[in-house]
Amino acid sequence: MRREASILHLDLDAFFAAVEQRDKPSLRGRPVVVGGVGGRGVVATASYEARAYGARSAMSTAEARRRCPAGTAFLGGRFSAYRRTSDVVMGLLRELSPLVEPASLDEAYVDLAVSAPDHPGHDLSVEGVTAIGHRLKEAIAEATGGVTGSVGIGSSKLMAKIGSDLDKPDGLVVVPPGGELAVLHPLPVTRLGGVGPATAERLHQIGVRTVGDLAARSLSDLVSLAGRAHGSGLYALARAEDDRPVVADREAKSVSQEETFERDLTDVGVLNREIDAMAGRVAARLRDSALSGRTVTLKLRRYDFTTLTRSQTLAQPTDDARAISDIARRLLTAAGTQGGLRLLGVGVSGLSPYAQGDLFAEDDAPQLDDVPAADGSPAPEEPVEPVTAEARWWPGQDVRHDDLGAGWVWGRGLGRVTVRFEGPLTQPGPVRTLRSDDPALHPAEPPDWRVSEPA
DNA sequence: TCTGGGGTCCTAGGACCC
DNA sequence: TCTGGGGTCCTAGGACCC
Repeated sequence: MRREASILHLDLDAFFAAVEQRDKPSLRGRPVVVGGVGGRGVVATASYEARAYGARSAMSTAEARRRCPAGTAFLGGRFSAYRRTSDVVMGLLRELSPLVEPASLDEAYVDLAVSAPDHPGHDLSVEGVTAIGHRLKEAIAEATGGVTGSVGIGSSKLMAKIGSDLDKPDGLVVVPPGGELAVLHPLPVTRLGGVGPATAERLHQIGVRTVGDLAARSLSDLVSLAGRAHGSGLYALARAEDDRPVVADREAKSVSQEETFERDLTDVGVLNREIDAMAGRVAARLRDSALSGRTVTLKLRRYDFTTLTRSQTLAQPTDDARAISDIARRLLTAAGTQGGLRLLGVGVSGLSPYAQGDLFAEDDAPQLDDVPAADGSPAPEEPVEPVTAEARWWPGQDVRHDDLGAGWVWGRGLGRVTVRFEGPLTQPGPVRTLRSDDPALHPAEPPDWRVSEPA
């Protein structure tokens, strides 16, 4: 804990849904749910309008559909659009300080005790940091086309994060140094990072409901309840003791890719091809980051939701798709597919910055997709769903029609796709239902909210 | 129509080495 | 002839976060 309130936490409000409402004028002020739109999807973000009906993050999309009224928009994510807006916001934070630690696309910590080059240094009085917070919120709204954020500022990461959570959305809370325990102790323990459902249940069983209750327990009680590291962590947090630094540029520890299938899969040939595809994407991401890794992990989730991992460590790190998929395929064979699998994942950890193999790799080395399956497994059965023109379209997707202009997909079905033709700077636009194989309709890049739609 | 996808950190047991 | 510790690596699982 510092003597000054010099750590800032920013949390963008209902971020994915806010970007959708910015880019889709007809959705402003209306319930919007972003997440998986298939039968097994879950909610990533619900707009505040959708939260009023009970939609929540991590809820199954099916449950959110039950709770929300007709006309609620259920959209798949447009991550490139979220990434672009997030980059703009992170850039604004780096104008405050070089020490910016993104926690996700929509959250970051900033160390205000350090200032940007050529900057005289921040006034770290309560009045000073309050002014910084207000200016930041205005700059974010201006630079993002109206996305809002909640800001907390305090003497530690803990207090900054607690602060940003106290007055959502569009809030600003500065916890004055010395006032930490008065803020902290009345809160439910679940507001502390690291207290999830399992820890909360165990704490409730010993009568701990608030952070103040937690602070009354002994260190040995908490260690026996939650383990050495977690227990001593809780003991400290309950006293607002937190000296975790803000760390810019955290190194990645693992790279992974996973997929939940619409229907459980059993066929090893089909599953092996899923592994090949995921291994290819993991390898590409490793190469993009100039990383390679020694441990390959296969994750599988069975029909009954039991989840297990199997891993193997190599003598040398690799970023080769073939090598990764060969190991993952063998791990799958050993683990078995009895009863069907609802999820497969492929990951690589034990990362190091240099790929040994790269020193000798030939530029035209065959890529995974060119190479027949090592085990000679037969071609997969026909996909369960016939590939139709319809399958190209998903709700929320940006599209362009040669005659009707830019728009986005509302829904699809029965050989039709419904598109609303509007852009960030237009009025709410008209809806047209088109044939899903309409040759004039194309997928498009996310619109730039600052640029008027060309006539 | 129950339960995503990308991660991090911790624990614990066994192998192995000194 | 029966018993050490400490340290590191590997594997597997679990809790948690956004």
